[in-house]
Amino acid sequence: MTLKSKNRQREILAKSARLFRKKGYAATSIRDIADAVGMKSASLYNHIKSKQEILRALLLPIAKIYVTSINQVNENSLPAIEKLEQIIRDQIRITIENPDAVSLVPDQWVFLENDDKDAEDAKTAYNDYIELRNYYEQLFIKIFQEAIDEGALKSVHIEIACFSILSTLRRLYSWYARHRTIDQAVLEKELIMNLLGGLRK
Amino acid sequence: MTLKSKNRQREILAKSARLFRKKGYAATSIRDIADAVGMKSASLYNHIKSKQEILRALLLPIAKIYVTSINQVNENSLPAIEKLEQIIRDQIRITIENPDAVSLVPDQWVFLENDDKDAEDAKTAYNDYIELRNYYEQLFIKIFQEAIDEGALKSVHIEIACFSILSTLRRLYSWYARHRTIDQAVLEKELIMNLLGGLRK
DNA sequence: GTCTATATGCTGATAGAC
DNA sequence: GTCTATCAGCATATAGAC
Repeated sequence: MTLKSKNRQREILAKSARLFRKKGYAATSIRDIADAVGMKSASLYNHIKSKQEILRALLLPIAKIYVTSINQVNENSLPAIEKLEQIIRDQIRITIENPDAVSLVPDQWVFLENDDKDAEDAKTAYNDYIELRNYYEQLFIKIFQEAIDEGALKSVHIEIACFSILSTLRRLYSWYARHRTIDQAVLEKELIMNLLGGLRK
Repeated sequence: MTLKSKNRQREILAKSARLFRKKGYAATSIRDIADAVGMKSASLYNHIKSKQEILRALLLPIAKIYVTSINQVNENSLPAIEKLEQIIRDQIRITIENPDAVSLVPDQWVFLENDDKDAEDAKTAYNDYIELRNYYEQLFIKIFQEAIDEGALKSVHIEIACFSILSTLRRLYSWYARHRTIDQAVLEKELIMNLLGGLRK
């Protein structure tokens, strides 16, 4: 595979992410993607196997970025409350670095398919994605519980608190698109206050 | 229009909302809806004019419910901070009462169309919806600003704080679906603490 | 690697029998 | 008010010329 074709693939993924973000996977056609890239839809298939493969190539890497990130934080020997603050900062950074891919995370995973005959190693894309998402959520909840146990956070309803924090972070891409000039450090400080401030002891 | 047909319409709207929630408007076919209701797709058109009309009949009423609700709160002569608490309680109640319709609010409005020739009074469905949403958001921000001016909240970054609060409330339907047995009063108390606690003076 | 042409199936919606 | 039959258009994807 040449460098040129790798670049072409990257361009197709980037344009697809933008289109999926705007209209969703189902409402975006292969022709829409081909138009955005500047070729006929048939030519796209010299670079990708299927529309489904594009979705997999966008969602699974971003899910792995999240998991790698939270794993690294968790391996540190910080107090749990500082781990939570670092996780929030990491999610902000990941969102700013990959806004289009991140935008697919809340809702587009439902279009991942398990039974794709073409891709031998992608037969369980849906299952794999769910597993990564659940791993992230469960580790987040575990660290949150530790922050309570260590006396940094009040004994709140954990599931409500974690849902509240994560649903804001998952939607950050949409707020950030309208406020791209904000200083990242300010965004971090404000969000940490918004999301954790009411729960501190 | 008979009572029976009104009930049939309500059933079609309810089943459509469930399907739109699960897969989105674009990925839900008229045949899917007909199957769920228990008739052939052609028969559906004795009850509805178009698929687009179903989306309008789901999204515009729920948007009006939100606006009516926040207007009523705003007309009271409460301190702004208490208005915010009441708005949160109202959003929780609206979500619990209309989970499927509420689930369409974050993302499905992009499929509303402005140029539907069939429906004389619905030519601007998309514009109308955006207007209702913007009205709600701007009034929410105004009340939030008042709560700061009245000394109840810290002088935070208003847009970040309002985005954070509203994105959690808009996603509540999805958390609630997995925790339907929770006591509503507990949910209200926890969410008010999560969403406003860190911002109080 | 891009194109034209095409296969096959699904889409929203309509016509007309009953 | 429900059905069968059908339409025109668009979907994903492939074949094969260049």
